[in-house]
Amino acid sequence: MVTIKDVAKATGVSPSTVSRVIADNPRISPDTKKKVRKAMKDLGYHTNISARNLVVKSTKAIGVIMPSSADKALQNPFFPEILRGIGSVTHRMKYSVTLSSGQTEEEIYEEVQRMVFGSYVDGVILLYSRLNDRVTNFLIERGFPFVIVGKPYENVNGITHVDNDNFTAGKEITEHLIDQGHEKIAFIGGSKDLFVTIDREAGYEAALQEAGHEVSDSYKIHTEFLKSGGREAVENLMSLKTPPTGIVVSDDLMSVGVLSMLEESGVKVPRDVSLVSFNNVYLSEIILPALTTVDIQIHELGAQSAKALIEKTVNKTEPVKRISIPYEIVYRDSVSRLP
Amino acid sequence: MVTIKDVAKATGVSPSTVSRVIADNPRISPDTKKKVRKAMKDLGYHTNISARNLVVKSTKAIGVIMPSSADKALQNPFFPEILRGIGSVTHRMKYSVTLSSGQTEEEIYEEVQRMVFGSYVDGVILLYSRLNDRVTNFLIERGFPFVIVGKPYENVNGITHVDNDNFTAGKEITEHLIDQGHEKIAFIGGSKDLFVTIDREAGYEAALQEAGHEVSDSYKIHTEFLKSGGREAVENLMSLKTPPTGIVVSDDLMSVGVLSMLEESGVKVPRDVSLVSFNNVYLSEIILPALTTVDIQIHELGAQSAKALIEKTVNKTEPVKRISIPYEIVYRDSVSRLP
DNA sequence: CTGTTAGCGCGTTCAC
DNA sequence: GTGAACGCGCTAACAG
Repeated sequence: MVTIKDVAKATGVSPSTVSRVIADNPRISPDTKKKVRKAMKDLGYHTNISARNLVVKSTKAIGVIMPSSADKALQNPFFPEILRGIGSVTHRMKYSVTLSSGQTEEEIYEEVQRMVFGSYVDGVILLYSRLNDRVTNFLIERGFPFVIVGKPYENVNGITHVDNDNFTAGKEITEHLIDQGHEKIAFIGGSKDLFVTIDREAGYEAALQEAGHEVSDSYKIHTEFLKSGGREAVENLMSLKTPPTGIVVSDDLMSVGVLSMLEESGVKVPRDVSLVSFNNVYLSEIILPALTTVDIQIHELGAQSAKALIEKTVNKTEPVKRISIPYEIVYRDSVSRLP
Repeated sequence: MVTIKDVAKATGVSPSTVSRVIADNPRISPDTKKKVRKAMKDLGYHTNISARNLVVKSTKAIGVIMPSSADKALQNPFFPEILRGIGSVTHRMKYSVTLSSGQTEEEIYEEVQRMVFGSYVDGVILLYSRLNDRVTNFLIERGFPFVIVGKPYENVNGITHVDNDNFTAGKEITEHLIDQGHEKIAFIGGSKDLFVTIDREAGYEAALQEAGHEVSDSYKIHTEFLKSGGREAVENLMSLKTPPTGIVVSDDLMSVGVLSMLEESGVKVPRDVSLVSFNNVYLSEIILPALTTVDIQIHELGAQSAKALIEKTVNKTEPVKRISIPYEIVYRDSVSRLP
């Protein structure tokens, strides 16, 4: 391994000078810079990150914490996409990304501990938000920089997070259904202790109420991830005395499941029932019918969270921020107009 | 930050003793161990990873390199799953995972350089395999430990990689179609410079030939990822004088696209045409019809690659390995028996 | 503008 | 069984 000393020796300067040209210190003469740079290239010098980290007490690395695999959501294309969003800014800023690898809540907690205590990373992005989460509490206690993608459960004004306005998005997409003449509209969401679900559902209800349409409990179903359980729920829903003509589903992937169940029961989308959902994942475009869905700009969600985090790590006094990423409804073929 | 010295002072021993109990050195008396450990806990000591890395010249970290986003495949649920597989062993071994964040081939190349030269990681997992890849060549030149998930393009016997036997898998799944009475079988695959595609396709052809069925070029279509271009291709396929009654698709996600196009053209699966594919991603289970597909055990692919890599990093003389992960066909509802 | 010195936190001789 | 001393590669004063 070629070190700063080697370069120094080869150039006939001192190690600190070499260090300075690496930092592009303005007080170094252009000549020596040139010389040193040449030597670095010739010798194949590359700065040793551990050594630097040790002294500057910073790692230029951020940790990204995925939800525990209890949240089966991992199969959701949401994650690769948000990772890419994060990557787009970390790469630009020459930061690196350390991914959590724990599967259970406990494992993740330990991992985050190592990350912060061991000085693995300068800050952390939480890709989930759970009530009473040990990790979150830990981070707060330690005053360690972190941002949440989504809405924090507690201390909303004290935790910088980046999110969509899921309430309004839910309202708007429901209104679209209403505009198309639908009155009987159902909601199918994931676990109701996820804020996304709660917010989107609240928006759905608001739209209904504003329009003066009934919001009935039998129209709202929550199901982990669509398998056996979800199937019954959907069947029940459609065999109500007055089945819905429109459904708001909280997530594209879930929509795929709902779609299958619906078709299986002989109801066609959008002929018999209209469907809208959220995320605008690639999938929603290639499925039949293509989904009308709200594009929440996952990539941007990731990018902004990384940006906010990095700002926080370089400037600890950076104020808490609530960043809202605009969404946009993309209209496709899963909705039909009612007479 | 509480260091080894602090613990030493608090315990009345020397720093080196503390270091030894951390390493669980057997020549330390149980008593002092106990004492020191208590102090560590009390003071909240955590070993500083940078400092340790600096001296031991190892990072206990591995880099995971995703394909450039030119390979639009990133939306594929394959990636989160393989990441989880990798995570399952890195976590157990207390390794950490650094994710590449570059988007273009060039960016990724630079990134890998930093990773290896800067001693960010001990080894690297390549989640793709491209012909004449700079990254691969670089890694080889430097003699840096790495493993490929998939089949290397060159030097197959010189690069440890973990893969499925895609040829046989392709053959077997095609044979399943044949067993069900199909003779006219088409193949739809992704880019034909991906080895997965090549191998699976070869298997498909082999099955056909062995069964004495025609393998026609007009039955083989390659399309990046199914959008406009793919649509036409599928339409052409189905409007051949003798359209296929069965289709082998190289990937579940792609199957979803094919399925849509088929239905759009009024052909029903599996009534009019049978469909099989690969990967057994969660999606293939919730779609209608549920896909008959070969489960390639993505999670295991990830886990084994991490395991192999770690072994390589701890023991540089570890021999090159070709690890083949068994696959298994899971039979669902996308195939019908021909009379 | 540049060199010298010191020290980041840890592991590892080599003594005792 | 334990301590003292040194060095990993780098940056940051402090000189000059």
